[in-house]
Amino acid sequence: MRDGDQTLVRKLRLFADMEEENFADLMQIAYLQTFPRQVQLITEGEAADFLHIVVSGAVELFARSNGRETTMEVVRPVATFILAAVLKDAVYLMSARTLEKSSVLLIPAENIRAVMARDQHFDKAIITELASRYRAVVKAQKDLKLRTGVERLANYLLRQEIEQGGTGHLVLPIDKRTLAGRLGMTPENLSRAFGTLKPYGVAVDGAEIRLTLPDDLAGLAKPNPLIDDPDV
Amino acid sequence: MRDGDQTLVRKLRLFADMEEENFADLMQIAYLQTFPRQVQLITEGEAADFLHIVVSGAVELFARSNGRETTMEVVRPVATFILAAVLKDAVYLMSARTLEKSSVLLIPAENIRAVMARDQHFDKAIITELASRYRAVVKAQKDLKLRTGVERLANYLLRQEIEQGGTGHLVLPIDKRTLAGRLGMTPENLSRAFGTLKPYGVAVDGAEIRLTLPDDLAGLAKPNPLIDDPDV
DNA sequence: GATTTTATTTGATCGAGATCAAATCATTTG
DNA sequence: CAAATGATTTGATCTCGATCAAATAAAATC
Repeated sequence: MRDGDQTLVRKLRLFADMEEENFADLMQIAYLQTFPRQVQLITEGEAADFLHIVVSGAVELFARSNGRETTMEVVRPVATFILAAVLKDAVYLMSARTLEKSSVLLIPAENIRAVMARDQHFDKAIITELASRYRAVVKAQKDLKLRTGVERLANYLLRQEIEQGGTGHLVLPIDKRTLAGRLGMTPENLSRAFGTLKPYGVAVDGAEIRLTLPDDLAGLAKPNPLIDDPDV
Repeated sequence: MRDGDQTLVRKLRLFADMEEENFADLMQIAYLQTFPRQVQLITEGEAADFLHIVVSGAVELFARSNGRETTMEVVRPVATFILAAVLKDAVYLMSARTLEKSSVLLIPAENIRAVMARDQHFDKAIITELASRYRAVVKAQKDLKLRTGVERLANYLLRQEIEQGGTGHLVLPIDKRTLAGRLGMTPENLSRAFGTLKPYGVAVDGAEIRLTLPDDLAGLAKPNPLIDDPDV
């Protein structure tokens, strides 16, 4: 792994306060793998052997039941996923696949648990991380249960616009098929939802979106910090 | 608080391994309050001042946005709620109200955090608890996104039947209005969903349910341990 | 026990979103 | 560059679940 990547990983809340020696240990054991797009990394139901950290690219977490499949979350660098399964020594509840060429750092679950046993800073960091993740899922569930598809899309666009600098312009970071799954709708309906938002100043050109009437859009979306603010 | 209640609280995973002194400290400071039904205990958006523990009765966690409201979870004794908000010193993401006469143990957030700082066993217990809660929400989200309303009801009934002893008979632990919210549907549709399940051996008499064709019901429900098993 | 009040059920209708089918547009590959 | 593959959009239709309205049943209150 390049030093630059290691620095990025070290900056994660989860590792930032860890004792240097323990971090070095983990990095010693961990290995970085690069995968092409559309490679399935983990499968729900299997034992959680490794903590995964997306270092570059993007990973989709998804789940299946009956014949159906749904996107649960898209993880972008630098972030961990399936931490809870590793900590509980349980099976994965979600599968994961790369959305694009991605490099993923793999740390054996047993080593994570070993460091946990001796590094209190790590425990605190895990608590913070888990609490944040928990709240993120609760927000996602509120988004899903309290809003229509069009409203979810409108709020998603507003969040992205802020994240990308608040210039009234944004680029969709994932293809529309995946975005549809992420927003809990079909690609066809996502396409129609964009159509519905046109009168609210949403101009779509491929992955490029321009928000020309942000106030109108916000009037429809009614953003709520208890759902949309990632820092709350 | 009666000693019996204290023993029950002590048995919670969260407190079981805590050092005796720290537990005694918390119980010293904590106070038990009894509320009639339909009392709102906390409101989303307010600062998380207390960790709540349902000692008796039942508490509904719900959320609002726009004009809509949805049930997120029903908490039954003995269990904590809004742990993540307390740990992050953040605002509540959900509101809570009693569903029936309930007693709730309140522990000031600052004391929780103080014990955390000095009791490593508590840290471990918090990690386990948070990881479990996280996985519970993920399962709830899979339930919601991968199943129709009728399927969610069918699986709910099968889970309850097991929980209540596997005798082919169960009593709904909450009224149908709340159950509908819990299952992500309206009371009207819950009523119709029960009708749909009649041919699958679901006999309803008020809150009493008899499952006379469990295999048929399971055939429709297609239970999935990665959604329905609370221990996975 | 009669009267309210609240919960549940039933019927009719509406709307959001899914599905199926097909066209169009983009990207990749030979 | 042309063929082929995959993504996105559009149209038509269908299904699930929401909503509105009203009836019925059950509980709580006087």
